[in-house]
Amino acid sequence: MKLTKGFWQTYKEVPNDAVVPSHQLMLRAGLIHRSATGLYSDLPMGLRVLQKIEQVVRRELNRIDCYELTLPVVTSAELWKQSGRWATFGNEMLRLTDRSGREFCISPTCEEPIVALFSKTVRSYKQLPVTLYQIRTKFRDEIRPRYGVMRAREFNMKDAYSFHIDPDSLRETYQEIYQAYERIFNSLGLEFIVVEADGGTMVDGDAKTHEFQVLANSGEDRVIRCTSCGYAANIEKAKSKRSNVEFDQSQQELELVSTPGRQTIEAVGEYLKIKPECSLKSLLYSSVSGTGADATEEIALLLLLGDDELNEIKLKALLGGDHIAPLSDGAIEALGLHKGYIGPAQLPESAQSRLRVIFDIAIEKDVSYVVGANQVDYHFRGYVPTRDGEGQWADLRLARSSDRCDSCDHSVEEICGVEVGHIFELGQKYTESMGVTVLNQQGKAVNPYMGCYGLGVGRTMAAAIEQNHDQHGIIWPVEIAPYHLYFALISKSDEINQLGVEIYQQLVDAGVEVLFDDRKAGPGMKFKDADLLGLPLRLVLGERDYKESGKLELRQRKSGQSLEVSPKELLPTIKRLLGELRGE
RNA sequence: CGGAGCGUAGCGCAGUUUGGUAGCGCACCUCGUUUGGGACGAGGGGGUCGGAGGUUCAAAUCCUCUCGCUCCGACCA
Repeated sequence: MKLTKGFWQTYKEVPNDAVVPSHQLMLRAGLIHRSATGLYSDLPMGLRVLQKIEQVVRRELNRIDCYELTLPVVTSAELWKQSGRWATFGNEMLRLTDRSGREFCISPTCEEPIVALFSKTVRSYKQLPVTLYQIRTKFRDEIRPRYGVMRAREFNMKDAYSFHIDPDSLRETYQEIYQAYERIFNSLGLEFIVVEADGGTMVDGDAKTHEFQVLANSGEDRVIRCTSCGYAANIEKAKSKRSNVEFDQSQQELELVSTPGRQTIEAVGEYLKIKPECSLKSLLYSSVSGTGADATEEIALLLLLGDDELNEIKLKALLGGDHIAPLSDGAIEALGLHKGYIGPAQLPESAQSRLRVIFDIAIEKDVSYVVGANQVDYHFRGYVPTRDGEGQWADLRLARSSDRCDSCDHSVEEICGVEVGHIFELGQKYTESMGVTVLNQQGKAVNPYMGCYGLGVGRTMAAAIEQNHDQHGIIWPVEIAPYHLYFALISKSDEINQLGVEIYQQLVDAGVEVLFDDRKAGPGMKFKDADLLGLPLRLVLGERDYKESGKLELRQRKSGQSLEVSPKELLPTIKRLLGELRGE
């Protein structure tokens, strides 16, 4: 491509609404354009990157017998009502009504449409297993879109769905896709880890899911990883043990102590001169199931060590409701409890009968803690869970970087990642709710098993930039660079200009993807643009040097290494360097 | 949805406190000189100051409402 005929504009200044490097660089390098919050145009230069990512995805999926198709972007409410997700998806789903009042949504994901399609076309186990995928626009009306295309509302996702007659077949395909994802992200030159994750509203209960996390400081996801055995999980899901702490082993009587105005763990700890982990944090959460008149509410009193935090994802999984939220101040008072002084001991009648009490398993059962006394300005000292309390025990706490691995006892670390892929063993959730069956070998109708496998194309581009840039700009891995070579022409002589055009044409004919900077601009500007855009190689034909030595300069963006090359050696040298950069 | 902040030319910003003919840098256009790390000179185009209403002789500036955007939080495959 010749820049004199191109549609490409770069920017010297950082737009003030971009905070992470990938977003800033994508805007500055003219890859994307913001249209509205969470809505972006992919400009020609950016689109080439996205298409290259898609190419790699297609190559690896086709290789394991996945078939590409497209489903409609706008889908009927009927489908979503069948599975129940018309209600549970909530405001994240962008809904529309057509001229005759029928309801639709812009698909946030496509389990329902694919299941509907499947049910109309597959009758027999002989047609299974099968894996179908598409790469299409999805829309999720995120409460807070941010970081450019990293968390956009409209985005392009590769979503694959597999169907199976039994769980073994599902596991087999899941494994194949898992490996294909590893090949995809390796091909793209990304450093990533695979972690255990929570399935959210996608799955029922404790179904198996894995996330592919590209390591990046600006990643929104927090991952807990064992430094020894390799265990890694999203913090939402992570199980880990606390490092040893010194508890108060004395088991005195339960003693009411005055703590005037002390409402926080910190304030109480300071006042009574105890460490935060020697008190118990009492949280009240409401879990609601169903909607409208059918809604049922359960209220839970959660006890955690004073310096631990609640993992709401774990809590939600435990309570099983559709929606959980901290109890409002008003609702707390209505139970006869007082914020800042809530505790598990001597609960008022009004609360006792309504509360489900749950202790976090990190709490030692036979040591003494300070807890709220359910009276304003008082706490209890000497609360011993097994002696004074009654309730369920469960894993509720949020893992921390100071923890130890649950299985091998080594220390864990917390790292940040960008979730570029997420794969799920869905099981029969959708085929059951939507009443889909196939005939098995015995001629009996059974609900097939499903898996689904997402991969964010735009997010992968952003993650690649997060991981590959420096102060001057992007440094594209060869596989996804919009072009291979930035060819800057620095000359005002017709003869050299003509030579530049010829070299450009030869390279293009030989299959090199060349961005030819034939603009009438100074060398400084061309070099700055080349660094900003970050193509793997930069070729310079300069009048001064060429007339002197008959050579061009070929420079690698990543290493900064450069070579003097004659026109004759050019093509083989470029091919060799690109091969090296690909790791061949 | 709660908290904070911002809307002035394509981008980055000043001007708003104290009302008085809308500015600067970059980018863009023309001519000339330049050509190895964002060149220089001269000339030029572009904004009903987010929108509506109000106060005033006079509003980017003061008041009311409204829309949009960003950040933090809550929420959320």
